[in-house]
Amino acid sequence: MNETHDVNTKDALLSAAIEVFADKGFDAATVRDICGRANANVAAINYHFGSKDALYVAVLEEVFPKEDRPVPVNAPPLPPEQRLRNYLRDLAGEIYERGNGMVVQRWAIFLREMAKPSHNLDFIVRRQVQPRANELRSILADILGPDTPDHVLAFSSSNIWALMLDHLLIQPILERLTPLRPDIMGSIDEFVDHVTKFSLGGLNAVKGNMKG
Amino acid sequence: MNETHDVNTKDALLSAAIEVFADKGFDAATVRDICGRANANVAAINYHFGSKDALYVAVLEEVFPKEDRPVPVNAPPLPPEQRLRNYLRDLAGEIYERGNGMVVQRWAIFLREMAKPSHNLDFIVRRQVQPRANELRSILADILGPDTPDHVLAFSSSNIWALMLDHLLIQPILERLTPLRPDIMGSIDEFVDHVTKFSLGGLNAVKGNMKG
DNA sequence: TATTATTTCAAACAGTTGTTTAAATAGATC
DNA sequence: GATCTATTTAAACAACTGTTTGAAATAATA
Repeated sequence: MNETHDVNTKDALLSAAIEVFADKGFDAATVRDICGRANANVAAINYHFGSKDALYVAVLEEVFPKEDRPVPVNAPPLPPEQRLRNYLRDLAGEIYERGNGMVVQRWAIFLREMAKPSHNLDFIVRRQVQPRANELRSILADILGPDTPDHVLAFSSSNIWALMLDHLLIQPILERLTPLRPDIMGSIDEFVDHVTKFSLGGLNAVKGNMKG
Repeated sequence: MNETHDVNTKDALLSAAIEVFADKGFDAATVRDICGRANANVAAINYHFGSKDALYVAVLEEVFPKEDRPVPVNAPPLPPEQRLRNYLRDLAGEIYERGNGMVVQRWAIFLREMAKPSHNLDFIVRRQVQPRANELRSILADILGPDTPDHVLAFSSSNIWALMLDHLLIQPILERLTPLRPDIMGSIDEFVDHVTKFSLGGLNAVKGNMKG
């Protein structure tokens, strides 16, 4: 079976910690659970990382890597509507697509930090949200025009983010509202298509409002 | 000073519990903290409620009362666009308006349960979300027309909910993105106006898509 | 007032938490 | 093989958790 070719204990701890933190949240996660899954001693975390908090920081560093955004092929030569569609397609794929490495855990941790912000949320925002938010803002600025009031831009920007995070957040509720609802994951394209249309329609309505 | 005119210990515990549960979440809240704020003994919770879990249930019962929705004055004689605006105005007022009793704590608890669902989320959904979701769904059905595919209706419905819950969820992130952002609470009308326009525009775009 | 029932209280309980300790083991270097 | 460093281990630690206990204090009833 070639089981666990005597892998580094530190790495095993990190992997286990990612799982447990994403699954239970920081507070509910116990060092004994993590060490158990890593086949390590209870003292292993404090030896290799110093503390549970430091381990969490290491997990965040791993889950939200530094240079995440690739080269910007989605650049201004393209029409802004097309760029918005690409942007949403990328984001949706990352959030909802299966088999994306530790992406599922990434967004689980992200959601937890949003609901109960700790001082670590600063780090996550800087690593994960900031660059994406800037890109979206520039796209929206192109769509809405140069003389768009700042608060309209801000509202619209977070509106579209909300549309994307929608299912991530509302899923447990939808399950309880209409239990037999079809799974979004099976039709991400349909979801992206819907959100893109909805967003462009909304943006145009807001744009028209400004002129009037 | 006429301090705490010897109020019922049970009531004091309930009030304190609402605060603490909303502030810290169920797990992080401690019975000693709650009893301390209520000027009661540590054993008071177990005497008056039976357990910490039972106290939490009592809190939910208090925070999400049974007959919350008033008489439906927002009925079909009105044009659906107007009904949508009224609906959003009501919802926004309840979520974001200050001085609304324990509404702030209500949504804090709601948010926590969404991020980390417990078996109590069923109760909250039944009490708080279900009737509102039904009302929105009927409004959207009128706007989008009778031959709207079910999944489009479902998507749109949760889209609009996402737009409303937006600031509730994203607030800690926005604070870290652009720290000097003006507070939404000061201009709820503006926010509602924006969301209404954005929603109607989005709905029309989705509607147009169906025909094409 | 005497006798109940209800409520409060300090103390202790058993369990879990993250962390520390000191000894045992393994690996490397000479 | 001996010496030194790095790692692992079982056990214990102190602090905290929700809960229980049994005796006081209070209120209600007769």
